[in-house]
Amino acid sequence: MSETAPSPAEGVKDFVRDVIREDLASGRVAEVVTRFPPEPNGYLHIGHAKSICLNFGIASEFGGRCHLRFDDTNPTKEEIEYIDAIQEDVRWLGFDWGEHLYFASDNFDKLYGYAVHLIEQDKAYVDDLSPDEIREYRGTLTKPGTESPSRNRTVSENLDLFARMKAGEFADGSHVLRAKIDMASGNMNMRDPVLYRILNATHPRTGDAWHIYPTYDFAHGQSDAIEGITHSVCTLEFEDHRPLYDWLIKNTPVPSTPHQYEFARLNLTYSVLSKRKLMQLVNEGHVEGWDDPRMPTISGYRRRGIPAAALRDFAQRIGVTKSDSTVEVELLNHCVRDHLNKAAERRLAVLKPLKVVIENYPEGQTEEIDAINNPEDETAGKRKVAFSRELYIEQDDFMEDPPKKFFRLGPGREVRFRYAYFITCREAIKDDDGNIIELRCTYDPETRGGNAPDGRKVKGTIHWVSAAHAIDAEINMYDHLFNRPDPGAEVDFLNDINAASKTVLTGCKLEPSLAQTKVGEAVQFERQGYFALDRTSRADHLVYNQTMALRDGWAKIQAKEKSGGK
RNA sequence: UGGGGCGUGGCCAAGUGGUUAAGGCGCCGGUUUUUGGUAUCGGUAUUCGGAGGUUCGAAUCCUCCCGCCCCAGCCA
Repeated sequence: MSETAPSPAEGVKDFVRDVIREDLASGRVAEVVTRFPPEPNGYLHIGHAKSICLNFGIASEFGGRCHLRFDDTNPTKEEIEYIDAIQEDVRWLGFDWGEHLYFASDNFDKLYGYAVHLIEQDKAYVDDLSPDEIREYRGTLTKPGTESPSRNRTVSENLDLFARMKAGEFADGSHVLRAKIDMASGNMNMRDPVLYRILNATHPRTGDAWHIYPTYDFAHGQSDAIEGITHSVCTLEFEDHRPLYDWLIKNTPVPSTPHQYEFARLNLTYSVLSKRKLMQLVNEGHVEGWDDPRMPTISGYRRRGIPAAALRDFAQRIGVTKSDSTVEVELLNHCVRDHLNKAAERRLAVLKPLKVVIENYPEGQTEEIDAINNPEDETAGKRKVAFSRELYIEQDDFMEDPPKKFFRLGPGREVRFRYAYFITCREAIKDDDGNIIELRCTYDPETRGGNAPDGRKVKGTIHWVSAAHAIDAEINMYDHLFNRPDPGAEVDFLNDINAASKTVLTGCKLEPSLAQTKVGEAVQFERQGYFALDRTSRADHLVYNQTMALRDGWAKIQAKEKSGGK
């Protein structure tokens, strides 16, 4: 578990909180009770994080509580694995439901009782139409439906049939319990919606105790009422269900009167955020699991090294409204960098090594140089890094024929090796194919620490690592999982998968302290980005995941020159 | 005339009849800098989907129109 989310976020304002303030002020409610109601049929993603932050955030801001309730009404799709993963993710995000962990399945007896009550009031009936027939009878968007022949069964007949459904006398799909509302309603949800269906399946929690299971519409609102939820916040697609939600609350002897409010679900560029699609990515092996660092899942972000605080900050910045919106992933990236810049310790690491020999540096000599752990946080202190005659620098930090604005190393150029010395390149050594394989350089002993006593300046500072002291690692570099901001907009989303979303770098050279960082906790590799040790990493085979690259001004300059620029 | 929603800069999003139309992200430019990072300064909507109307005054009220999203699972 990570740290707990800090309570009252000041000045958070949106239409849901407006409603709550009014309800509190008018006395409609005495306390605020919300809930986060996942169905355990997949892993949580960042869209859920938005909802979690909203529901738990509201509870803490208004001194109320937020329940974690599993909407486990469909045993054919739900699994214990998901129940466990979801709890871990919510906790990691920094939220605590205390004693208030619930399952819709805990209410199965009560729900059955409510159903019987509806039948007794002649507000529900058992229908024996087949699924296909029910669809036909339902009509279309523009044509009213037709009443089922079963609609006028007597109460006692319905009671008997429903009891037998419960007893397991019938096959899946043979009967269904429906609310008796209005087959001509413009709202399809009111055309005698199904309340119970027969499912001869084993439920993760109730096992084989039941043969009938309540539908979402019947279980959700009634569970809200049973738990005393005051504000049931869900996404826009349930707006049409609100009349049914209210109808069921009104016609059922529930202990409280919750109200439903709807907000827009999150869409993120370069991502898919639907459980069905995420499930497909996992099942078809397009990614390496639900927690693949490229996945927009909570567990994926965690594995990538993204801090929970960044996700919470993101959720707050995007706001809560009723308008469909697609947030640019750059905002998420900004939140991640913003948090990591302040929190992550700095280290020196070379991703694509190029050997450097300091010709005038004594062979066999090593010195310990002070390096600052985090310039944004003095309490992080300093550490020693070893400097010696043979080093590695980044291949990208040398150019044989550098353009004007290139501030790094080139033949005859002098740069600063971070925290160490001014280094001048004397010669680039190539192999038979013309590839540069080594740089011969000299250092200025007077510049130890990185400053010249004569006041001479240098344009660039580059990172390095001592060859003899460096440890090897494999590093996973990540890019968008999809090639376009709106995957699936033109063809199936799988065709938009970015084949280069993952690049494995081997033989990376890290400063020795990087042998033992905490799994999932990002550190900054100076000038490169943030990286976190992967859970599969072992002492003899280190594996780091790129969490997020640093903003790269040089890359921008290059892109500009290449495109239209001069 | 099926029902339900939504339209404020490239992306989010405040705004609820009188403000120079907040803020963030992004982008552009400057400064600082031992991370081309960070920080910092400045620029980035004469205009709120469109057209009418009400009003001394409208993004905010009215009318009509246009566009987009959701609903015909015994999924949630």
